[in-house]
Amino acid sequence: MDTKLLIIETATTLFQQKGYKTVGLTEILKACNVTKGALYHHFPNGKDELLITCLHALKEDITTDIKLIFSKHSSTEEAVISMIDKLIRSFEKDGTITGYTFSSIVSEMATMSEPVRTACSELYENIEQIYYIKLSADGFSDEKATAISLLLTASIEGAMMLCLTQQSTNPLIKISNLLPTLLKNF
Amino acid sequence: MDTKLLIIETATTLFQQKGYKTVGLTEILKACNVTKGALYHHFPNGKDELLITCLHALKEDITTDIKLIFSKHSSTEEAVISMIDKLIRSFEKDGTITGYTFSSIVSEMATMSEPVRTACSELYENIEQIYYIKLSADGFSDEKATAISLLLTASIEGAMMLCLTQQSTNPLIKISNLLPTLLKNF
DNA sequence: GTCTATACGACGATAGAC
DNA sequence: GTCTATCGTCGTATAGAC
Repeated sequence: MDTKLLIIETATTLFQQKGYKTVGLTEILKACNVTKGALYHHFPNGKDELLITCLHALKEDITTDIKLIFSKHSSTEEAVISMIDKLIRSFEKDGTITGYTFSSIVSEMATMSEPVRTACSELYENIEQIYYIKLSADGFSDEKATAISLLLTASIEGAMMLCLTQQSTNPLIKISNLLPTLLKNF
Repeated sequence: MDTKLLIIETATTLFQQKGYKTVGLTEILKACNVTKGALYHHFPNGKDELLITCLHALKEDITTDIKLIFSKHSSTEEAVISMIDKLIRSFEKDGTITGYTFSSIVSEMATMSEPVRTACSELYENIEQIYYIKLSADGFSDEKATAISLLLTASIEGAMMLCLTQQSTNPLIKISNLLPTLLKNF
């Protein structure tokens, strides 16, 4: 039962970094010292099933992680800044994205597999809702809170894409610096 | 010489929709009724070379297309709204993204191939600069124009990702509706 | 539950006729 | 410049011993 978790964690990271098709089963198994036999025992339906499992695990992890950050800060602004800061540090550490994103999987699989699309959609929804709740607590109207939480989700996701292409944390840093102006003038 | 262009156009669309690894050469060739022999005559280095060529062509196409839109509108706000509108209509038409994005390729290849990363980076840079110039013309300060153009690029790219997962044009529509507030209060 | 060996298909790429 | 036929490799998945 411990091997199953090991496989999931390793595969999740690799899928996030390189996408679904690019990462081979052999690559995953080599990375965590597990053999084919063990993998197909835990995931009888193979790679597809593994990806879905990874996405659901990722959803839980990210959601609880962001919730924790948001519970530690009094305002949305502080919470988001702290969240982006964590993304930046993670990016600086290993040069790739393993944080609160899964764009590689979305863009590659969203139009191909319905279960994958649904899992990704639920994850974004969770994140947006965490923003929304905090924004409401900050005193924003329903309409404004909805708008801002979408803008936050989209711009952070887009900024990570830009960081990836520029091989730099600059886009995320700039978005983070923009937050005060953005929230105050809305 | 006409076949070369046909291959590039077909491959570009497919790469945008499904990513690099997912799309096979056979799939591309079947889609435009060309054979392997012809392909390897025009692209001796195979799939890699084809992708790079596609990205450069895409860069030119997108840049000139956006420039045209921006030349037709007097303000950044109008131009961006018109641009997003085009994206929305394209998405509604065929359910996938073939517009001013290439996130599938970025997230899959940015960390794997340096030439691909560079090509994508240049494309984003072009787009951002078009925004910047128009914003400056609108009267925004250098600092503000830089900040807003990044925010626009990131949030539009992120919104397309959300459209893809939600199978809906809502995120792009909402971002578009937000623009007036966003630009006026900066 | 985990291992090795192997089947089978798809992919990118090449060769050589036309 | 375009075609068909074919090669080698690597992918996922399976079979069966332990």
